Amino acid sequence: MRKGFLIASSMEERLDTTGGRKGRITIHDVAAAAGISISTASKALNDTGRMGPETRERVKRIAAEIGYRPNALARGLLSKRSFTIGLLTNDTYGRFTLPVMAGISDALVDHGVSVFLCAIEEDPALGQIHVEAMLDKQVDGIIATGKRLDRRLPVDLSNLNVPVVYAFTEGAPGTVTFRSDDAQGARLAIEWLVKLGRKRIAHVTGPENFFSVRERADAYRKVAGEERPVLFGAWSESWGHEAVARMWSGNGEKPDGIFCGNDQIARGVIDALRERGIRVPQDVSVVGFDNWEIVAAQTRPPLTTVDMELKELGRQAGLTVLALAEGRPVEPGIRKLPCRLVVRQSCGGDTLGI
Amino acid sequence: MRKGFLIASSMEERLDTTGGRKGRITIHDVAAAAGISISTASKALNDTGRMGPETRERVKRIAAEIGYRPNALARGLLSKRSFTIGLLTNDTYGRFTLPVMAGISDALVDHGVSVFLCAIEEDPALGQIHVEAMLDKQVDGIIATGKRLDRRLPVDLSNLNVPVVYAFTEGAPGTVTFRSDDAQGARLAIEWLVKLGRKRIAHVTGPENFFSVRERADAYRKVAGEERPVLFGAWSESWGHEAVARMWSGNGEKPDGIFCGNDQIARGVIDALRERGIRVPQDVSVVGFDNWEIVAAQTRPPLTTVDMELKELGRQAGLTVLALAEGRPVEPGIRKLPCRLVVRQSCGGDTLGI
DNA sequence: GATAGATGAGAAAACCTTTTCTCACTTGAC
DNA sequence: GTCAAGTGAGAAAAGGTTTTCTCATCTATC
Repeated sequence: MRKGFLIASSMEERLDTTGGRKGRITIHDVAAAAGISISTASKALNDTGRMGPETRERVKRIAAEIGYRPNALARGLLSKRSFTIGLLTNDTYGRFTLPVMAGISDALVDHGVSVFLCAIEEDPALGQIHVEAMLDKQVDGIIATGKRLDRRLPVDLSNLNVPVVYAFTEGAPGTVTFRSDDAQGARLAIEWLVKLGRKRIAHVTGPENFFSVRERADAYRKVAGEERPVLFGAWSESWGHEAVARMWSGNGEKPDGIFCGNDQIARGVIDALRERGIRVPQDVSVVGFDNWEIVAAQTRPPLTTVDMELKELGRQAGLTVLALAEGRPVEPGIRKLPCRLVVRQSCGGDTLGI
Repeated sequence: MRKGFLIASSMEERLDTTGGRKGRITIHDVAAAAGISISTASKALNDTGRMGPETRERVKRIAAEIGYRPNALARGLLSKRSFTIGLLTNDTYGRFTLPVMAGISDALVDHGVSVFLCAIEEDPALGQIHVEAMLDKQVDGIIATGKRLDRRLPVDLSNLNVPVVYAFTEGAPGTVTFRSDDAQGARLAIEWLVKLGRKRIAHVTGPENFFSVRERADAYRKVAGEERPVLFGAWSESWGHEAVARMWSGNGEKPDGIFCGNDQIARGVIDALRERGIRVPQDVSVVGFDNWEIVAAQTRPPLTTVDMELKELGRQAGLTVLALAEGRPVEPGIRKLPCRLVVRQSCGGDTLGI
């Protein structure tokens, strides 16, 4: 190998980039440059202790000039706070985790807190490794998140001596859990269909063993009528196709509004309706669930759907774990966050002036 | 607020969970329990220094018994290694970042390295904040990743005095950059179509100002013939529809094989063909690009497509940044990783015994 | 002009590890 | 019986920061 073409991040190499300095700039350098002791420098920079205002300003100015940044490791060692939290997830596809993550990061970046992302799949051993690595690194707290409200992560987070907050996954009793209000979200969808004048509303949704499926179905029956049909199936487009085939094959009444359990099913339903020459939204209105942009926006017509506000959920989870880390009291329990209806064109109504 | 229902992670509260201990278990506790000095304890646990093998074993056993885990902050302060790296991305949707992330984490978790995920959108100020936060936390290295090969992240990573590796985004000269070999991927697709006996192959792809679009188009022309048509457009399903409409509207020859620039376009193309009564794969074979499971697998028929092996790309990027962090020499330059053809049913061939 | 109080700033300990240096003791050889 | 070499283990420093405690100086009061 030609030596000239190698990168090495050895100390000799770094000398060039840092202008001859040996390592990082420490508070010792600040103190030396200002001609004071390190304790005074520290107090000046942290706005603590007693000292003349002109000294304080001068130290701050010098610190800024030479580009001093405190070493978070040293600080954390003393303060027992690392300004770091861990995000544990089993949602490898990221459809639910990413918005949650974005919200957490968004809420915490101003507080100087960084986030470790740990994807643990369904592997308890991997989960254990990640949890231990995080604890070794003295995380101030952990947020556990998943892809399903009624499942736990395959890892034990009790007795951890750092605070744990659950987001979009089932939490342990006595802890804080954030989840979407699926019943309210379902009502939002149904009431929208009703408001648009739809009378024969059907519900095509996912597997009945999902908690959120049952909760949405219950809310649907309460608003649309207990006798209305609910079709349970898979979370897939092809189930949407099949459900339409089933509803339109018999002699029974044909729905004029369909509330779907997620956007993929809705997409399948809409495609199937079009293939049968049924117009959406003129003949039938369709509502989805999830507001998964990539599906909802590319559907023809674009999908009116329920957004679970996962980013907001992440934001609140982040602020809560921060509060716990700082010792502020937090009431345990399940917090249901309201969903929001995103109106596009699959129901009509956007052009009806409603 | 009812006091009994509050969570507080105060010290008093923690006492219960940790069995009366004041804080974390430190090496002092190990030394005390073993009746030795902390230096001996340290040397025993790290397999360094001189001591009797029975002492070493005894210390290890006691440490395990009382659940000692070394404080990574203290260790990092001394060793100047935090066993932490930062992942910077502007791909908020996560389609490209998540597989890369999974690969990085996968490669590094065995080495005890954790990953900070920093989503910076296109905001330079946010990027700067995240970079500074990471540097304060003494990350051993940074991996920059994006959603486009020919764009840089909106943040300056030169002169950082920690190693930087680029993955799926344009890197600075003199650094290591990992990217997919799009030309090879395109050849894989075209050659597969040719092998299946397709003679009139078209290429429907994304915007021409994307580097990877041009690279794939060039490779396509080299294999399929310089005169073959290339249709540039958007990265969307609707462009797939439109492209089919355009090709089938005129009197010109109709393709019997279509190589699409991504899976969404392919999905649009297939849907459009079906709407025209053209059978896939019997009449026309379609290949996609990206192997985006959620699209590729739900397409009817399921999509044969090119996988960029982003997880492997992430793995290599992770190992490389680790090597640099440890001072091992690494040759700079662009590393193109080969793509892989994933055969499903949209081309035929899987049932032709090829 | 002496003393109490206020004010500015530094010394040192603490956080938890790792590493180097030193010391005491044992063993073998002469 | 002395000396060299080898062996086991502890003391202390280092890493960068914050915090508490102490000290010295200055101002105001009687």
